[in-house]
Amino acid sequence: MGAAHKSNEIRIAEILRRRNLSVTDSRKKILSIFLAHPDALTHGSIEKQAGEKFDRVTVYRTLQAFEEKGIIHAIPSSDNNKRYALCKDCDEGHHHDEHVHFLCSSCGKTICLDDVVSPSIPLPEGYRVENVQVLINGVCRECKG
Amino acid sequence: MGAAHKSNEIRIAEILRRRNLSVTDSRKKILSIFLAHPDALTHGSIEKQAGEKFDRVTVYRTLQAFEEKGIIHAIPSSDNNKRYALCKDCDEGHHHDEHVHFLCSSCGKTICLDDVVSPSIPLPEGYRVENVQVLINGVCRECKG
DNA sequence: GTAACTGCAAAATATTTGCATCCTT
DNA sequence: AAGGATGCAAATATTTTGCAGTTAC
Repeated sequence: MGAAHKSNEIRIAEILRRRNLSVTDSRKKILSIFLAHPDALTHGSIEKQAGEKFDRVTVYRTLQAFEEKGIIHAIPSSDNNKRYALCKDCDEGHHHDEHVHFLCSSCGKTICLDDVVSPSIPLPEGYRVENVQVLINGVCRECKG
Repeated sequence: MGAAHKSNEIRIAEILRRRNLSVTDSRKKILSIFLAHPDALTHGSIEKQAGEKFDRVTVYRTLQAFEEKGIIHAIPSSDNNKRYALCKDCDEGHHHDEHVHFLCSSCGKTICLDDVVSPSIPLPEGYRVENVQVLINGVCRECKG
């Protein structure tokens, strides 16, 4: 086991412990999948990558726990396919998801642009704005070449 | 049958014919539900409002046809619940859905703010932007009072 | 040891498909 | 009359729930 791998193990355990989640095989595995993928993942793609090793129900419960504890956040989309991505600075019960999400029409990946914050948008009188999420469709850097 | 009702009937038939959809009971009913509701609707709420009169499968196929023909558009959300709203100026195969959508955390309604257009957002070099969708969470006018 | 987590079975829900019949044009 | 739309039945797929056994702490 190389040093890089070991430090990743430690990092994963820390993320879980900080949220009061016990460190189990399935959680380590699913979290490592997120850490290895910069793009957003669906339940289906996680189940596939995790292999036969984990029960489908465990994947559902793990994603739910991760979302509640602020490890991942759900990303808006127009289909019925819930996507999740790693949170940068989320806490339990509080998601900092006000950055832009980019959906590439070529490769189909959804990417968090953590550094691009949502703009403030002037609404008509009478609305209280709590959170602005932006979903941009287009062609990503890799696909545009 | 009053004049208002009659003109609505005519309006509905025109919308369907313009898209080369034959004018059937289920399509008239579902389209009338959309016309009567300013907020976005899920498959479930449409099925409920249509009553026992129509088969569940017909509702699926009707919504799919409406979306393809540009009568309604799907609205992004973070749950797994597809929402649809009437298009203002959509054509077959081309949705003008670049306006802001507002999700009220109090009443749960999703509202199209047709007059609030999506801002242009500067992205890092290398992305091609085709479409910007904005989803705002907050409290709507009715709930804020 | 105890509380939390997992896997299995099964239920509940949601969505899709094929086909015979009916309706719109 | 012909093609498209619907309803029904059934196949798939997705998500949730309960519970008994297992694991982390």
